[in-house]
Amino acid sequence: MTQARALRSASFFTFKVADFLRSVTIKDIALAAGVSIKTVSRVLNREPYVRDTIRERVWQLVEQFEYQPHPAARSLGGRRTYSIGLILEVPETYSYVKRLIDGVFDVCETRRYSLLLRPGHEALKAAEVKKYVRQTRVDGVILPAPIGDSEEVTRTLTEMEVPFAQLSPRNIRADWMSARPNDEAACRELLHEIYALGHRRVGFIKGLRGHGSTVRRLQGYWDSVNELGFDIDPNLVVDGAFDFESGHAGAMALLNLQEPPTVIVASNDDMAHGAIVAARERNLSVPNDLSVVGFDDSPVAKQTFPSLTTMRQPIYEMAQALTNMLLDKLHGLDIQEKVREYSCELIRRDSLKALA
Amino acid sequence: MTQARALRSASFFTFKVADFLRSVTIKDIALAAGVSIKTVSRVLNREPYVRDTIRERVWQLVEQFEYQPHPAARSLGGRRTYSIGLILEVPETYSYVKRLIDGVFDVCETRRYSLLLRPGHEALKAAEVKKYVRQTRVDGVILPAPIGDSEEVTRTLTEMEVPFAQLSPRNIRADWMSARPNDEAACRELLHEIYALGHRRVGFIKGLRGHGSTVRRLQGYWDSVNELGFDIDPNLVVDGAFDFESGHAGAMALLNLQEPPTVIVASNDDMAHGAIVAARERNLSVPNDLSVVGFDDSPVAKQTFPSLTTMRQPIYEMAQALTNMLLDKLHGLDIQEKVREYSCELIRRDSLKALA
DNA sequence: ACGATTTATGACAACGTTGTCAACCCGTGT
DNA sequence: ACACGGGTTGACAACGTTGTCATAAATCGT
Repeated sequence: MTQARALRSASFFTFKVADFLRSVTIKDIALAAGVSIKTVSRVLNREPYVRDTIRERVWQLVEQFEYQPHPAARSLGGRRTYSIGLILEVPETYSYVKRLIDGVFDVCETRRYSLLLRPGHEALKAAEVKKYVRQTRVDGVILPAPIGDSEEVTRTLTEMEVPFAQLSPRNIRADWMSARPNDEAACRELLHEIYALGHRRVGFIKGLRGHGSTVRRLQGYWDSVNELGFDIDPNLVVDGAFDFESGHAGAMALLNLQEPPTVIVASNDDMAHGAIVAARERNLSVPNDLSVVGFDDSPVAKQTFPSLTTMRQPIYEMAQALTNMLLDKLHGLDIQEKVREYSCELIRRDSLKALA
Repeated sequence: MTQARALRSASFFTFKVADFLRSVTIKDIALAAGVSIKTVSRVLNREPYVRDTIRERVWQLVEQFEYQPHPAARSLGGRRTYSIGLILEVPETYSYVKRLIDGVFDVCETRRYSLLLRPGHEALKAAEVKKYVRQTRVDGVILPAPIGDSEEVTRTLTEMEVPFAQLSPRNIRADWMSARPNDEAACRELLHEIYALGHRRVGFIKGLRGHGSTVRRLQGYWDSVNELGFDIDPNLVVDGAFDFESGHAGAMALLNLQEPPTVIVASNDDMAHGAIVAARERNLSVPNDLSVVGFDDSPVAKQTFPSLTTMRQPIYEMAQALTNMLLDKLHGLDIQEKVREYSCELIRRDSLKALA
């Protein structure tokens, strides 16, 4: 009883300056509420035998302090982990995600870390990320594009002092860990190949607005146009969103030009697929009347007719490197080369052909 | 020093019967090795200041006992979780996986559980699953097909007393938790529609051998053939593997028949896509000369030309239900309806048309 | 031979919860 | 007044590691 009595008289909780950085624990709530930690535990776990007035007071303090029970302590005390496993076999078809997950997981397994999955969506709020990190207490986070491009998210993680590593970020910062393909150079390489095959009028379908690879691939396009002497025409560059539909629409726009291109470079394979379908609808034969190339070497590249010539990204290797960097950082090691760039590889298939 | 001395004299470790079910802890290793737990900890974490002879002895015992440090205890003691987060935005394109992950995660988040991802591959060994579960100590596991069909895996989990729930298992067991689409009925519904449109000769491309949905969809096909009076011809049923290539090959085989079918039912959308491409290569117009239908309503269904008529599975709902069942079970609740079946929905697009 | 390092080791506290159990409170029936 | 009993509460142990620190043992320099 001593604890509770002492606490009750203490009441009117005050923050101790020394506790500034320590995270809130069940003791803090108990102290503030003037009850024992066990009672707080009962409230949190919705167990019976707590007066309603106390229940309410505790919940209120929990919200006020944004208290999150420590999962490891719950596990240890409660003899269960409050976690479940998802053994997921991603079919080969879904390989961008597969290669990414595999790369991250393989390193985690080797280095005896667990991998906590958090699905993202278009506009994942920083508040959700914060809640996720506070709840799970992960030591670090991997941020594939485009989530890593949210200034709000990276700021939140920085404030929480949770290290993160980005895959294909838009803005490269020398002091942040990241890995990305050599989009610009890869695009130039692709355009050299196209030039060598005699094409001079090249259409370009951009990726999702704001995505790092979008910007860099476009830059590679313009560089090549200037360097090699392709036709310079702003109408040859159209918007896209990395999906089939936008590729289809973009290709239609390009084919409707007074002087249409002889080859279309799409910023990824899904859009290239859309372009191929668009060409077919216009009764153009690919690659005889129009060549089409993509980026990624995603599974769809082998399924189009004709099959797609494309630049492959080494996703698996990037994911591994990123995870290793993050774990090194967590172990206090000094990371040399925080920013890493990986070469793409040109995969030659049937959709690109010399100009007749 | 007392601890170590007592232990040293104990030596020649013996198992206590009472400890039979308790998992091995660092204390057991220390006792067996005749050293303190701190020394074992040093060895495990590759810290300096341990004699090589002791190091070796400890590692040997660790292997012998298959000792795995408790992650929660490590977290709590070490002030870090040894886990990292992967905030993954699965593009809409990859939606089977996306819907599955989202369903599982959403329930986990609501019920304050963490989700530990373990990528699977074609033949995930039971030994790997065992290691994964022992390492992470997850309370339960979700097993999407086809991993849940491995007798070796389910037996291992049963032996470890780790509850699991299966998505689309091949063999339905009344005492195991599972969710699956109503493949058989869905297939019959599809064939009724086909019948109503005047078709009498229906080709069928099977799914991956051994997969539960493969078996049940095929069963639905034969049921309908008998019930409605379609042409009965074993040659109209060909093998497939749920991927584009096998769909393409299967369709080619069907179209090469003396009397080819007027409609092809593929056991999923990727194969239906392959069938459409095959038809085009044979200069057949879909759906005028040949109708094609699929299963899943995967993203590719909107990207084929013509777009695919297909049966949509409620993956998200099934994943949610499965996770809820599993968590209920973990909380000792009685699960009514362990085996659940979900209705599919016919999505009418352009690839199925009345027989001319 | 002897103090000064360096190596090696263990005792013990700490981490933040939950589980167990004793005990208090308060209304009820006698 | 008093035993009884269920609702309510808190003290304390337990969970299995790692961190801290004291100290013993081995090695080194003189």
